[in-house]
Amino acid sequence: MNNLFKALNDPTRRQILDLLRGGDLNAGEIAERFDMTKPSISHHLDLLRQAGLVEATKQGQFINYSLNTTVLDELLAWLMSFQKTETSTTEKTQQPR
Amino acid sequence: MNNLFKALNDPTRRQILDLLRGGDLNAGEIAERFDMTKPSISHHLDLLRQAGLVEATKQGQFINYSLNTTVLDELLAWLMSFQKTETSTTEKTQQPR
DNA sequence: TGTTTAATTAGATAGTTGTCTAAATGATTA
DNA sequence: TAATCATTTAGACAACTATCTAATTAAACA
Repeated sequence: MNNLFKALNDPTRRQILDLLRGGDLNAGEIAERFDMTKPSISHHLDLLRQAGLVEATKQGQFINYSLNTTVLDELLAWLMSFQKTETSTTEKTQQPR
Repeated sequence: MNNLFKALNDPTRRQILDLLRGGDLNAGEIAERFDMTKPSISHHLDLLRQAGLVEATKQGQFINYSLNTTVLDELLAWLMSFQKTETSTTEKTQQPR
């Protein structure tokens, strides 16, 4: 979970994820969409990969990056658990035992 | 959104959020549940407050902290949008136009 | 009014992060 | 096989973060 939050805590990396929703891209294609050097993008891709958010597959000279959202399920579950258990100040609903 | 991810990118802060699900607590009560000094916890609470995840209300000498999960809705929506739009390598489902 | 209590603010410091340039790796092709 | 191209790795550096101790603020109360 730590790696996941870390990976998501950067606007560039979140943009990369958004970008990959449109389909797989290789490292160069990703890099050219940002005003940043290739090594920097490569670093971001590495962190995304460490978090399991993208998969890198070598295709000849190129490295193809594809989105993997299954990791987000855990986060989604964590978030949704907040929607239920909260005893907020606005609602004051009695929670069943 | 940036502040939100930043706030969530720390295990102590996530623990504080989990803690507050059981009900409101004041700063001291939160601090004594961690192996960390009060100023450090105070700092974490400040970041959570900046992200809108907790609300601080002064009650006499004490400062009460309560969870506010409405901010998580935005994040939840962002995450859920990934569950839909993905054209993954494992599924290869034809996406309708 | 002086002291205690709750909490924050200030300032310091070690560690982490994002970015860059330069160098290295590995595949393609002339 | 030499040159080129795609990408990563290495190393440096400024900015940011988490933590601490010490000092400050503000409320409660004897």
